[in-house]
Amino acid sequence: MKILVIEDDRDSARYLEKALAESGHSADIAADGETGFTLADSGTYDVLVVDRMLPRRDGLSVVAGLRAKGHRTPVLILSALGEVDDRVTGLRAGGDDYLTKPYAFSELLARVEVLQRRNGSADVETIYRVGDLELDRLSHMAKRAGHEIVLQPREFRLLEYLMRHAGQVVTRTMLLENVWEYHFDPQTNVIDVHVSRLRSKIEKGFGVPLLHTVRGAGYMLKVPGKI
Amino acid sequence: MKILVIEDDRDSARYLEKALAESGHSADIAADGETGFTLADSGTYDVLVVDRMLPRRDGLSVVAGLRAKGHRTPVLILSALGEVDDRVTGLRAGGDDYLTKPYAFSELLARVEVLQRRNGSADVETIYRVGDLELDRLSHMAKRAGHEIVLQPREFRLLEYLMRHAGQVVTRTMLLENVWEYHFDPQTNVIDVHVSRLRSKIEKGFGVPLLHTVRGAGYMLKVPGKI
DNA sequence: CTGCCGGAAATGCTGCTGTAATCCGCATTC
DNA sequence: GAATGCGGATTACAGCAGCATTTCCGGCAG
Repeated sequence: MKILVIEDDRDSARYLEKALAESGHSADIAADGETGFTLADSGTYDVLVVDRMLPRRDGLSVVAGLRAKGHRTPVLILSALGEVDDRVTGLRAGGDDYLTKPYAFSELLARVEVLQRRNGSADVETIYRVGDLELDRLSHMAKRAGHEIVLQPREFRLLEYLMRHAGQVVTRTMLLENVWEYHFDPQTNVIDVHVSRLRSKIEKGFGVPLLHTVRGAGYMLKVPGKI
Repeated sequence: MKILVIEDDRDSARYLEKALAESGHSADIAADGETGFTLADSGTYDVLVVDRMLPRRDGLSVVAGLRAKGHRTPVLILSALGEVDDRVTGLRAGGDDYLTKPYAFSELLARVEVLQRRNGSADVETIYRVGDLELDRLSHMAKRAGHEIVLQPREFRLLEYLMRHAGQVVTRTMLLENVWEYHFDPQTNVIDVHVSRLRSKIEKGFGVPLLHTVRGAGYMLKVPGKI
């Protein structure tokens, strides 16, 4: 699930980002209300987590602004204030749920997942499958034909990305941006190296290849025959 | 005390929320079984108050599901049905107490407070086992291959948490929240230190390792080969 | 005062990750 | 068909991130 966290406190933001990643979600951070609004406006997020007190633009104003523009993305509002009135104004502004600081991460996670489910979006898939290959996003373990495969962190991210985009061509640029978070060309062959390593783990000795090279374009993960 | 009320009738829910707040407790409301289950699963509540008849997921199913996942949070079941048989099935499902509607709020409050006081003393598993390692939750003693091991309080909580989640990856965030009750990143290596201490007690000299490091993800307690 | 537990910091070490060098194979050209 | 060039695959290696271990010290109980 893709989550936008609008929170100005650097430590809390990082903590949330890390914890959400550990739970199998991907989070983006916005450090002020204006930035958050712009990002949220792109409409690519499943859930927003919004702090009330923000620099440049108040959290409630961000939410109200989004609602006014017709956005329906569920919003969880974070606040240091615990009074009933605040809860009410938060929900009035268009928030879907409300959580007061300090909170336990597990509770935030639960609420975020409830919001997402209520929104009708697809379930949070923790296991990806392509052919006889599967990937458990929590344990970071892969399986091919029932055989357990241990992946290194970067290999895991690479495979995760490929599986999420199974059946479509994944370009080198996409990989650099999303797996390495490089926003430039490193001028090296990092990708080739890791694809090679990944192949030797998930393909060697398992008959049919799943990870195909598309010359001049990138890579594609798919079971042969199926689209 | 933190209480989760799973109740679909809006008026009753609001009434309970308000009344509990007046008695010095903080209550969260879930309007359907599914939402309630997810929230309760976060493990942040001291007591659950669960209506039997719920949309989307029956109250008893919620309780049974939680127990199956190892949750020990005390549950007070609410029901319009007063027959003895219902009482029995409610308690069988994992409820700790049973209250039939209509009820007096003072009675509900009393029962909730009793439950919280005797929290955990119910028919909870007192000994955890993983491979040849066992942990007695009453004496706080561990045993490996019949050998007694003395644990420090923090080590005990760490091992208890790991054993309760045996076979699944336990992230650093989970440990910080549930063993240390830190809701932020302490920026130190407390976890590493305690894992190291624990390892030297429960692994040193006992052949097969049970506590595994999952690079980039966390730790996992399991006997090799199984799942 | 004394002992002991728990957390912080210093230190050690393993093996993951990126770079670069080299090799391979396909396609295009003559 | 041979030559050439280009994109990709493989391999070796060194630096360093991330985890493990050790040491030290403050705080608290007895």
